[in-house]
Formats: sequence, C-alpha cells, structure tokens
Amino acid sequence: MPEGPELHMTMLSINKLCKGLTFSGKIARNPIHKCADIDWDNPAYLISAESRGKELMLHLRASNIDDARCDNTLETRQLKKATSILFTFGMSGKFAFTQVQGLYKHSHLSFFTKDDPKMALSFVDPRRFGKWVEGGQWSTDRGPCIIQEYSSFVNNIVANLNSTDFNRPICEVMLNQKYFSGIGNYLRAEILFRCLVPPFVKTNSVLQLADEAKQDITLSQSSEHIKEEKSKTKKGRRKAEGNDVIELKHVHTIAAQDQSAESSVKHEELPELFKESKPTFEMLTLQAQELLKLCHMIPLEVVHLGSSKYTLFDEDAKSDGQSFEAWLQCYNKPGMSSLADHNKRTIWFSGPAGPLVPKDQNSRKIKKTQKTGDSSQEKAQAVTNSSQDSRVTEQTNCDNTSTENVLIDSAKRMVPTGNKTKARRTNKTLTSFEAVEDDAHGNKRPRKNKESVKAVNNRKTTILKSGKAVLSTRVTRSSVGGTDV
DNA sequence: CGTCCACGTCTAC
DNA sequence: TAGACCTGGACGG
Repeated sequence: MPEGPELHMTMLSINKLCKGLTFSGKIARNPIHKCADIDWDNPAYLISAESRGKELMLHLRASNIDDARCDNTLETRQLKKATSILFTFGMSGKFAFTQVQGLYKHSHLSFFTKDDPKMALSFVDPRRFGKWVEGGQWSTDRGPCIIQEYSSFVNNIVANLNSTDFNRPICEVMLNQKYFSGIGNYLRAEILFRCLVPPFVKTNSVLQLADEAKQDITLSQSSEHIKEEKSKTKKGRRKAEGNDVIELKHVHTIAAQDQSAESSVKHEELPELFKESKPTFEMLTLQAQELLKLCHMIPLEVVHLGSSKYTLFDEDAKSDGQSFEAWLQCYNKPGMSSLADHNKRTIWFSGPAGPLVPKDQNSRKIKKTQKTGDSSQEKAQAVTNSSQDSRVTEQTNCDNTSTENVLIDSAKRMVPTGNKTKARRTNKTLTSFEAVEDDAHGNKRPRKNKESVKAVNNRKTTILKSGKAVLSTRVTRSSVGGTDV
C-alpha cells in the first residue's frame, strides 16, 4: 500500500538496515523493466535513504575510495563516488532484503552486500508501475511532504486557496500530489471520514478562510492599495536600489500566490503592509485546520503502526496486514459507501457524498456488498448500519515472506518472465519463483460474511502515542453540508 | 475460464 | 477524460 507512510517506513527501515552495511559491485536490473540501468560499479559503497511524499531517494556513496581503487585493479575507469536514485512505488512497489538466491520474482533493481552471506536489497514491484531515475532531485511537480514538511505543506495550501485547482471535489484534490504530497486513496478516505467532510464537496468550500479572516484580508488587501505599493516598488527598482528589488520579488510572490515551501520564510521579510494581507493557517475555518492536521497525523499513525510489508526487519514489524486492516475505519470497510470519482478511483466514505458526485455512477459496478452511495446528499444522511448485505474484510496475513529459498542464480532472476497473460493464466503450475512470490499488493478482496455490520456513527477520537487527541474540535456534518454549492 | 478490482501516475485524443 | 501501463487475487459461472 504505498502511500506516504509506506514510503516513509521504507526509508526508516532501509536506513536502519544499511547502517554499517557495505554493498559492492554493480546494480542488477531486471531487463523486463523499462527504467534505465544505473551506471554504478563500486567495490565498496554505502546506502542511505530519504523520503518525500510518495517518492523515495536512495543515496549511494563509495565507503572508502582508496580501498575501492585497490580492489579494483582490473578497472581503469574512474569510479563514480556517489549517486542518487529516485523511486516511486506505483501500486505495488516495495523494498525487500533477501538472500541473493532468494530474490523475489519481481525484483527489478538489486544492490548486493559486500560480505558473506551475500544479501540483496531489492526494489520489488509486481505491477511495474513503480519507476526509478538516477539523479538527486525530487520531482518539481510535487509539494511538501505531509509527514516531514508539515508546515510547508500547510503554507503551500494556504498560499493557493484561490487556485482553480480547488474548484474540484475535495476527495479528488487530495490525490493531487502538488498539494497533498503523500496522500493516496486510503488516506483520503480515512482523513475525510474522521473530519466528517463529504468527499464530493468543492475543495474551496472546505479549505477556506473563516469569515472574520476573509473580511480582514479584504480590507488589508484592497487591490488599489497593492497596486499603489507595487508601482512604488517598481520606481524604486528603476533606481537600482537593492532592497527594493527584493521587495518587488516578494510582491510577485504574493501576487502569484507562490506555492514554494519557502514562501512563509520570505514572507517574514515583507514590509508590514504585506504581512497583514497574507492568510495564515490560523485564519482558516476550524474544519479546514482540522483537515490539514489530519493530513499529517493520520499518516503518522500509520507509520507508528508499522506494517510488516514496509519494514525490512521482522522486529520492526509491529503489526501485520491484519492490524492495518483493523486500523482502517473507512477504506474498504463494511457499512461504508463507495463511489467512483471523476478519475474512476473508488472513494470510500460515510454519510452524504456531497453535491459534486459524478453523474454516471451507473456505469460503474459498485462492490455489491457495499451500500450504494446515494448521490443526493440529503438522503444519504441515513447511511447507517442497517445494511443486510454486510461483509467483513478478509483478514489474511498476506505477508508470506518466503521461507523457502529459491536456489536459482541471481542472474536468471533478472530474466523477463514469459510475458503475457494468456499463457501465464493457463499454466496453473507454479514455478519455484512463483511459489515464493509475495502477493501483488496484499490487497485481499473482502468476502461476504454473515456477520452483521458494526455501527459506524461512533467515530472514535484518535489518540496518538503522545496522548494528544487528534479530534479536539469536532465539526458537525450539518455545518459542512450547508456551505456547499 | 472470464471478469473485476487493486494503496498511482502519465499521455494522447 | 478515457485509456495505458502491469500482475495477480477473488469470485462467478
């Protein structure tokens, strides 16, 4: 389930694993994968990781250049001392640490340890939607990380409240990594569920300034005033005064609603006049504040949960797939409603869907055991627990991390599997590769179950490890529904 | 055996 | 805004 928390857990786990571990040699790439080879061949190197939203960066650096040269007597070319590789995980990517002989079938990029027993850190991705690219830059089209750059994340949202992007339904904007970097399909459902925001309300009807703040902003930000100040600054610029140039830059920053993570820092340098005109987190409605807080806190809960699929040490796997399933309150849960959003992605929710529900829901097959999301928001209030057609998510420990070793040369592991589905499907006999294959994404399909559905109205306040209540301010549903267009 | 679905992007009409 | 990119598990006939 690679969303922000899973990438973050992977990063933590890789750093723990690789501390004091030396890798060596080339990086093996499965030729079936479209991404490029990594130009790297170093007899001794170290690996560390960083994460940001749904991206993960591996840093490789030669551990000892002198040793490297000694070991490398046959090589005359220059050794690259360091490089970085940026990964995205797609729908099914993860890292695994296995014996070289026990590589997963869908290992696509493998780093080998220097010392025996030879081990491999591998990027494993059955569906191959994941990607990597060599180079040390984060994507420029993704915003600050909800987990590690919370204040920048908030600033980025607040600076873009007037963006036309925010005319879309909140559940769809929450998948836009430009603003919600690290949020994915299960997180959006859990977050909206916990702050009682219907998925198909306009984003700018949820993420908005409180009325008082709107008035203040209007007063201090009267366009005439700004124009006047801009022209003053321009005059100053013509005189080539350094300070004025800086001020002009900041005026543009505001005018363009700069979304850079540093905008708040720049703002501190602004003249008093402009400070007043800039909206802040505290000026948002309580509901908006709550939503943004949850975008940080809920992913943190998942990190604390520690799913075994994203930790490379058994002892770090505080929980398995079962307790992640148990942790979920909304996503794929019995009694919840689900609908396809405009991008045909399933959004899980409870209560009214909101006014911007896509119209052609008939074309989509809703999971039969779900209560159909009622697009008329008033009626949907009644989505409760009376569903007779209930079901329970199958709780399978899907992390059958292979115990059997596959005695196959690692080079052979990199050979493309006989592609194409017909042949594969008809051949039911599992190869030894397949026998150790992890399940594609641990996403067991819910089964029907006679068990009755639990009540869902009683949303519990979530307590983090710190003991702080996440939902200190509760927003009533009526206050949400009323504000929508 | 066929169909549907999946924790995510991308690009081409 | 459809699809394309992929594999594989669950389920229905």
